[in-house]
Amino acid sequence: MTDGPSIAKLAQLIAEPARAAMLTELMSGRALTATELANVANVTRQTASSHLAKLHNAELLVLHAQGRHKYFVLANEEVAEVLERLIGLAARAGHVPLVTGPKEAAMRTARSCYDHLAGPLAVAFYENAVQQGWIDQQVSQGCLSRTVQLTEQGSTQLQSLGLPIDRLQQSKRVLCRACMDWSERKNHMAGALGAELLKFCIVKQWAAQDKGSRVVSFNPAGETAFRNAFVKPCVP
Amino acid sequence: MTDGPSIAKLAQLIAEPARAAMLTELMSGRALTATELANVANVTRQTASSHLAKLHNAELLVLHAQGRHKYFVLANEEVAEVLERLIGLAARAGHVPLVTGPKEAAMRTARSCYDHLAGPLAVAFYENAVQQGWIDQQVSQGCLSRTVQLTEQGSTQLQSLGLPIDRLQQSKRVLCRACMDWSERKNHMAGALGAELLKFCIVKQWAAQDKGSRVVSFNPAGETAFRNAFVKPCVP
DNA sequence: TCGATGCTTCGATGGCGCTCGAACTATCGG
DNA sequence: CCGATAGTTCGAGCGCCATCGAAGCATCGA
Repeated sequence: MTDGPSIAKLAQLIAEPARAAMLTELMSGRALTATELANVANVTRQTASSHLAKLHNAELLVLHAQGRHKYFVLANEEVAEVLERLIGLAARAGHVPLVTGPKEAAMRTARSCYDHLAGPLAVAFYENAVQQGWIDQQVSQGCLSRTVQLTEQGSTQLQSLGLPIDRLQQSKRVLCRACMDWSERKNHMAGALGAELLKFCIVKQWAAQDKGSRVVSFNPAGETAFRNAFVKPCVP
Repeated sequence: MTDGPSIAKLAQLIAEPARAAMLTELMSGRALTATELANVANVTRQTASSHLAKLHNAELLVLHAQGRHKYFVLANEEVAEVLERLIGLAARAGHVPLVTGPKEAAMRTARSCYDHLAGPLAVAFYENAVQQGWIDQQVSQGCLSRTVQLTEQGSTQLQSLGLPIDRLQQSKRVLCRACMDWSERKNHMAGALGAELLKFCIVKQWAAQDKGSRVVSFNPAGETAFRNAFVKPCVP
């Protein structure tokens, strides 16, 4: 009698228009902040917060907590598949993919994030590190851990490229930390290593830090050098 | 702004517990009546009626209207797939497949339905007729038409088996009509042809009609003869 | 023609949950 | 340390919709 038809509860989570809009938007695979999702759904931040809590509770979303930001992503492929099917079945009605385009076009190329490097180059560095097996990401209870392990191989490689890994490991600061990139919506490298990477680029005169803003300007030669050193797969 | 996120409306239809129970039950592929579905969902008939109207309106269900009965079936594979995925995703919770087992075990084998034959044999006849291309079923706007076309081939075959098709075609009554079988939940043959088929079985002394009840008793030889004549695929 | 059965429509009731304002906490950046 | 920004919590308002009783319609079967 009082058996909970769980399918109903699940559908109920999707059924609410605001949540449906958020989920549909997240189908892009990008990580979006609570405020952005609030805009997508045309509700206030506090309403969105409640919706997101429910979706996260039901494990439909995974949360990247990051300082004062909270980035949300679809939890897994299964969730995406259900949404995919649902969208397909609803094809006859006018399904409008809401545009949440980033409004700020400046500062997009390269910048400092707190004390480390952010932007496409920084993301490329992080992705390459994952691909090369330099670092290990860890997941715990639906939340991606921000703390990341530097592997033996990664340590060796980066040391040989000129980064003082040994010294960094002696500091109290966490060595590697995944940081959600604002413009790319993917992780880049933070922590002691991330900070050192930025310093490294400045010292090598690959880039210069703009005073009074967070813009970091790479010169052409510097960008090439950075790619050659840390993002080899992107260069022929 | 006022763009209807159709995915939400669709999910909303599934989200209501009573409707979810009905849909889950219909995943079996069987056709169920409004009252049965009301029982499945533990709601009154009038509530179920409203739910079913919504599901049918949204084209999630197809309706076989049949006299005072209304049989509902899932509209198509897509709907079933969405439900399938949803059930899969909700796997962690206790999804209890409600039992709507037919409570009446008697009268199951063979009986008259109005003036024609019903039961497994009648269903087998109908299915064979479809398979052999004797009849054509038609669909119009989400509702399966009860009226069925007898093909040239079907006419010839049945005539050769001893049924007076020519004579039946002259009567005012619809020749072929699909009728939802109560126990099998599949179609059997009604209309002038269906009535003639029953008469035919009685005249041939394959079966006898019970006075005062709708039971039709086939004798062993009669059943074999019926199968040989009209359901060949079932006999080696 | 008449009762029984299956289903629908209508109207009133009630509750769940979405919504937002206001106040609060936490982090960032200077 | 201070202002700005991101997000949360709380409480009150309110609208939508599921629900059922009662009445009505259609069909069946005798």
